[in-house]
This record gives sequence, C-alpha cells and structure tokens, in this order.
Amino acid sequence: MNNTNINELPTVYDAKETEEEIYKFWEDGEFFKADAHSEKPPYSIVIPPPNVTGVLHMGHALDGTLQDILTRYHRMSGYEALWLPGTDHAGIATQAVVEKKLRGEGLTRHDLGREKFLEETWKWANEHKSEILHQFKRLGASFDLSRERFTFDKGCSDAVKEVFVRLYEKGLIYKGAYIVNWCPRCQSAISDIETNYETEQGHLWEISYPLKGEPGAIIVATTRPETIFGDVAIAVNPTDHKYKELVGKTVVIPLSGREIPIIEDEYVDKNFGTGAVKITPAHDPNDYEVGKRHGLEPIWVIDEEGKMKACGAVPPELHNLDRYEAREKIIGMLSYQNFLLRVRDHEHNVGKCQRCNTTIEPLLSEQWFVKMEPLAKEAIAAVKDGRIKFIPQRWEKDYLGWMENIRDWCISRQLWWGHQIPAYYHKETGEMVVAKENPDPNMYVQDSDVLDTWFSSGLWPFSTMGFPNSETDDFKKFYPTSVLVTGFDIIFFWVARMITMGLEFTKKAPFSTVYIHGLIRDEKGQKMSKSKGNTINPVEIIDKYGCDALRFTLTSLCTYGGQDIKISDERFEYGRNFANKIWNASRFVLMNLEGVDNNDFDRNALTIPDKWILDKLNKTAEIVNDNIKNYRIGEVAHVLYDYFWNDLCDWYLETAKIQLNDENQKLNTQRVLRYVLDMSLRMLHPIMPHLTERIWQLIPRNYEAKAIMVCDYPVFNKDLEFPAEAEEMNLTIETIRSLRNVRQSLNISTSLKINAEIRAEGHELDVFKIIEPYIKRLAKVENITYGELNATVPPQSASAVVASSKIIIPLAGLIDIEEEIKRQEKKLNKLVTEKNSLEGRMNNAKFVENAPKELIEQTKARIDEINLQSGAINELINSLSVKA
RNA sequence: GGGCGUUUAGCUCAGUUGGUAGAGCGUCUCCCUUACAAGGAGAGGGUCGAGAGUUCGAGUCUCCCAACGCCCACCA
Repeated sequence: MNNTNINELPTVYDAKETEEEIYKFWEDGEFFKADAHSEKPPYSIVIPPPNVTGVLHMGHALDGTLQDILTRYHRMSGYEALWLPGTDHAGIATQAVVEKKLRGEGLTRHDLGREKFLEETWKWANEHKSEILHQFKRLGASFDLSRERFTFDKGCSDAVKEVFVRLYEKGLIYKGAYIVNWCPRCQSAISDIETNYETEQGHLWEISYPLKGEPGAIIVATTRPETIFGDVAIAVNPTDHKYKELVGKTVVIPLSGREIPIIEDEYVDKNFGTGAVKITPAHDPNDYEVGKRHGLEPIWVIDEEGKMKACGAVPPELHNLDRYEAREKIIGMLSYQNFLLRVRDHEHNVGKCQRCNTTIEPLLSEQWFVKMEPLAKEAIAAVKDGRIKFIPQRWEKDYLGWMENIRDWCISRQLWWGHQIPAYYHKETGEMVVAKENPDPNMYVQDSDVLDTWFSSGLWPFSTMGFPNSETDDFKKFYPTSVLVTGFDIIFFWVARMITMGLEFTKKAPFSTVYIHGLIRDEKGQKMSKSKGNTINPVEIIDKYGCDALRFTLTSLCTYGGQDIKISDERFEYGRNFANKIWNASRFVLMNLEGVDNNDFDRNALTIPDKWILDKLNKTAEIVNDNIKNYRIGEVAHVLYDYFWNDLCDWYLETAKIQLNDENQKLNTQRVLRYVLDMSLRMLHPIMPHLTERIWQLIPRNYEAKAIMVCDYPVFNKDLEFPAEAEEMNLTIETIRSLRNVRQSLNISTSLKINAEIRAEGHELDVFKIIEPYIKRLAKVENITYGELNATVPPQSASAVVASSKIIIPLAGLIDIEEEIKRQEKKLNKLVTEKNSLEGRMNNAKFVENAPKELIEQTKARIDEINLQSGAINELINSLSVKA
C-alpha cells in the first residue's frame, strides 16, 4: 500500500478495489477485535440478528451502517468498542422457507421426519448465516467476528432453558387451554402481534334458530355460518326487552338438530345485527369468555388444518371440507331449508398470519404462555424513570401504551425448528417436569412444541455475553450494552421483550438508549418487498456505486425524527460523487506533499486562509462530535459534506495552490494541508471507512499509527480558534464572489483580464493588501490599485460594494451601462427591502422593549451596514446614469 | 374508535430552546482554469397544506380543519 505512486492514482475513485483491499487489511490486523480486559471504558452494541431466511436488504444496510458509525466513532474516541455480530434462527420463517423448498421436491417435513428435517434446516441456516455475514463485510462492518453468535447455538439455547425454567418456577410461565391465533397453513399457534388485521368485504348472514317444542324462532346474525355446529348457546343482552320472553328457552341448531339454551350476557351489543349472538367457545375469543362464564363446554368443529372436523357435531357430508367450501355449502343448505333469512354485505376485519397471510383461525388450544403483567412493571418503570431512553422520544409512548395493556404471550409453536420446550412428561403417569435436562430419557418424553423465536432473541443482549454465567469477561466488561439500533417495526416484538427479560434476569436494563431509525421504502414510498419486486439489493448498489457511497447516502437521509427513507438507485450518486470529490481533493493534497518535513505547522507562519480552514475544521469537529453524541447522524453527514466540499475544496485548496507557488509559504502550507486532510479524513472515517483509510495510508505522516480507524477522533481545540482571520477570509471570499458576479453578469469572458481598484480604509485596507494575490488569481484580476473611498466613480466602470469598501472595475468599451445599472438596482432593491423591514422593527417600541439586547444591536449594525452599502450603490448608479 | 407521523423551491427532503427559509437533484448562462466534467463559476426559483390564536415577532408554540401514510384496539 505504501509503495503507491501518488501521481499514478486514477482520477476516478475505484471503490471496488479499495474496499476489498482495505477490509482485508483491517481483518488481518484484527482491528475489530474487542478486548474484555482493556482499561478503556466499554462501548458495546449487539447487532439485531438478521433472520437466516434470506439475504441482506436495504434495511439491514441502514441499520448496520448506523451501528458501524457509532462503533467506529467510539473506538476512535477512546472506548473499548465491541460490535457483536450474529443471526437469528427465525423459527417459523425459516421453517416456512425450508418447507417451501421441500415442496418443490414434492416432499413435506413429515416425509423427512423431525430429525432429518432439522438437519436440512441447519444446512440452510448455516449457508445463509455465512452469506449474511459476508454481505455485512461488504458493508464495511467493523464487528468482532470472533464473538459471532446465533440464537440457536449452544450458549443461546442454554440461556433459553435457564430462563424458561426460572420463569416457570416463579409461576410466570404456565400451560393452559385458551383461544389462540391458529395459522392453518403454518399448523401452529402464533402470538397476537404476529397477527395482522385486514379489512375484508364479507357478509352478515341472518339465520333462524327455531324454538324447541313451540312455534317461533330467534334470529342470529353471523359472519361465520360454518361454526354453527360448535354453538353452545344463543346469547342476548339482559336489558334487551325484545328477547325477554325467550331467555331460558331452548332452540334447535339448524342442519344439526342439537339443542342449546338462550342465555343472557352483557357482552352482547343490542344494536348490532339482530341483537342475538351464537356462542361458539371453541372458535371465538369472546365466545370463549361467555362460555366460561356460563359453564358451557366448548365443541370443536374446525380442525388444525382449517377443515370441518370429522366428528359427531358436524353432519357427515361436511366432514373434512375446507372451512370456506363448508361455508358455501352450509349457506346453500340453510337457504334450501329456509333457515337463512337475510344476507347483508358486511365489512369486517380478518386476522391474517403475518408470515404467510393465511386467514387466522381462532382456536381453543393448549399452549404455553408467559404471564407478562408482573414482568411489565419493571419494564415500564425503566423507561419512565429514564434508565432507558428512546430516540426519538415519541416511541416511548407507543412502548408504554403496549406495556401497560400487555397481554399474556403465547410462546409455544407447533413447529420443529426452534428451542424445544424444556418440559418432560412421564410416559406412564403423564406427570410433567420442567427442567433444563430430561430427568430420565427412558421414562420421560419432551414436549414436542418449540418456543416462539422472539423468546430467544429477547435474551440476545445477555445470552451473547455469557448468561447464565454473569462472571464471564464479556459479561462483566460489555453488559449492559450501550445502545440498541433498530427500526420501529420491531419495538413490540423484540425491544420490549429484551427489556423485560433483561431486567428480570440481569436486574439491569440491557441498553440505556434505543435508537430508532426510519424504514427504507422505494421511491414511491411503498414498503420494499420481494413480492412487489421493488427491492433494491444493497450489494448491487455497492457494486455500482461503492460501499462508502452507499453508507454516506443512507446516513445523509437519516433525520432526527426518524422519518422513513425513500430511495431509488440514482440517489446513491450523491454519495458516489462525494466519495469521488474526497478522492480527488486528497489526490491533489498528496501530490503536493512532496518534500514536506516531519514538523507540525508553524503557528506564526499561518496565513489568513490557513487560519480560516483550521478554524472551520475545528468548528466542524465540535459540531460533529455533538451531533453524533445526540444521535443526529444524518446531520453529521451534512455538516461534513458542507465542510469538505464548500470550505476545504472550493476555497482552501484553491488558495493553497497560490501559497504552494510561493517558496516562502510552501512548506508551511504543506504542513497545514497534511494536517487538515488527516483530520478531515478522521472525521469522515466512521461514515466512509474504506476511502478514508486508503487515503490516510498514503499520507506522509509525522507520527506513528497503524490505521486511521484507531486514530483519535478530532475534537474541538481551543488553540485552533481564529475568529479574526475567519472574518478576514470572509472578506476575501465576498470580494472574489463580487468580482466573479460582475464578470458573469456583464458577460465578460474569462479569458479577458480585468483590473480592479479597491477603495478601502483602515483595517479593511490592510487586509486587502494581504489578500491581493488570492483575489488576483481566483477572480482573474490582472492589476489591483487602491484609491480614496470617496473619490468619484470613473466612467465606463462596474463596481461592487463589499463590507465597507468599494471595488471599481474599469471596463471602458466592454460595459453595457444599462445592464450595469440594472444589476446595481437589483442589489439596491434587495437592500432596501431588508432595511425597511429592519427599520419597521426598530420603530416598534415593543420590539425594542422585548427583544434580546444582542438582537437589537445586531439589527442596528445591519441597518448601518445597509445604509453604507446602499449609499455607495446609489452613488455608483448616479455616476453611471450621468455618463449614460 | 384511540394514537402517531407527514404536508416547506419543479422533484426528494433538511430546518433542537420562536428572530422574515436551506441542501441535493433538476432548470438557465459561462467554462475541459495542470485534484476532480461524478467537475468549476454565476443565476433563477418558496405568501413554509387551510384557518384562527398567543407574541414586538410564528415554518417553529396553542386550537381547529383538510389530505395522505402508519400503529393499536375491535364489532358476533
């Protein structure tokens, strides 16, 4: 790397080559490895483990970039930084994709059997695990692969067993029959938050249930006529006089003949439907509660596959019929026998499986649950008392709202891929033992269900650090972690569970900050998904634009409010162009560092532009540190972009060219350039690691260091403040801009040399004399002369007013007087408008009375300045008009 | 039904203690000036969704309305 010939560096930054080479350099040097025995204060982040179902998407790229920026920044800022990588076994999701693959081969998991199926799934998981980690490397991730973890590895599995047993012993895990969300396709229970509701256009059927042994009937409205065979009662509201006389009577279920009572229950809404509800406790959560209150035994009529159960309660011709086919058929039968009185269109919400979008079947079923309320107490307190802070803070409200209305968590899944529940049943007595190990494999069989995948991810911050052993080096050094970085979509699924579990089992909040960023969407604002075909693969973007370009662009799009981020391919040109700008600016500096010595710059030999850029750099460092600490990471990107491009490239490098040509200034300018480039690269490094490392390696350094990634991050330095020179440079810039403006607006060719007469007094005059060379070169001025401030304006000349001085540009034969007058009038108008507004304020007694002193003084000063400048412009216009 | 977010230049979006608006892209003009045409220089472009209020002063605070988006709850 160090043998590179600077003059042969390509003019276009080659991201691909650089990234590969640099990442390898970091890996070989073991720069990402965290030391648990370090004296430095710890900074740790555990990655939200990506599912092993697939590959990296843009959301991971954003999430990973932000974590890497925080990790790299803190590593450079004196912390022992650990970013712990890993993946999630993603129980239901992974099983689904593997089953899908098997289906392609004409197989089901049952054909393979549990053991063989798990083998297949492990294979799949391992392949994707390495693919995902490889992609994270392409992203420049500075994570410590020696600590890589998997939610289903030995350590995490031990943690799961430990937690399960302890919660069970504490009475916080129980097993029981409740209505759960059952996915007939996944063949498993799923939790409430894995169920999404969709509005569907359905029907409300009114069915007549005849009274037993007497004429008359009660009419019931239902959206699910196929469940009538599971009815155990008809319920009406106790205050509903319409049905007063029917309560206590018996009706006969149509098509079935079974007899059920008419009961009263508060749950019934008099105004909905007919005011009479069929009660089906086995297939509806509300009905289940009603049934329980009235001591009614549930009757199952739909099975786990969503088919009509082949049982006595269901007429034989419907046995094993799909629930929707059965519905059609039942409607026909009811209609034929005149039990169906009315059909109405009815919009209602239907639960869908988040994973496969199959309509959920509420099913009474025996499952395992975590009693959440006792655990939620501390999780609520931790956020309320500030032990855990959400950024942006508004998410705390969502979190607390959910926690405060927490419902028990159904944790058992009827799957194979996952942590098998550590409950064992005696083969003969059926006695159940909950323990980490099977008490006697000959006599006990393990519960066949596995745990919800989020159960293990909920332990992630501490299961990865050695838990249940809290004496490991990593646990002691790196737990609790510093911050959790994730999207808002998994606050309930994951963040909430980590907080409850962390507090319960480690007595500490697993992280003190939850940094929530927006979600990545396509250019139309739609969520990216494979089925929509609107996904953008981050690796393709990296191939096309470069990793640092991707990282910079994504970072720049992060707002403090955590808005969703719309991206399209072309947006990454922003980052690519910036990377190229950095590359070329650096190339320029490096090409001009030949012959530089090993000394730091000489403070006494600094020029105005030198001091100005040092001042800018210093201020930028201050702002950048402040912004990173406050998680305003998008702002960091903007500030650095503005500093690097607009200050460093557009102005300082241009002035440096002049100084480099001056033998007296050359050496010190080189030293300043070296320092400024070095510090600028360091500031950029956390966002754009490869490019900055690559260039830094080429700087002829006067200190020892192995890599930029372990250099100190620049901080504000009181000794590098140069306010006076900063002001003087502003005068320089303004003067040059005015001259350029004159040239352009009067259509004076750049090849044409012009002269300028500067009319200034006092300090401004002194400054002009110093900055003359810069003005000459950057504004392409041939000669500069000096004159009296109040002398008359020569004919045929353009002019500009800068600060308190005037610049006169004689343009005999070149100038269109009318144009110049117009130009000046435009400027004057602007000033006059501003002045009117300011004077309006100053004439307002209340403003003068109430506004802060500094603002009033500022306003006065500005009015003075405007008066001066507009006076000068008036004078110019007058002299031009006379001559015209 | 409850809650949250968004509405600012043609487009995409910034704008943290209230002090008369910024960026990138796009547009117009000029320029291959020995770091960079993925570039340089100059310019144009906004009554900050509507309305009301507080204030000397509101894109920024309060209220109300509208449109779009999201979350939670849930109606047999």
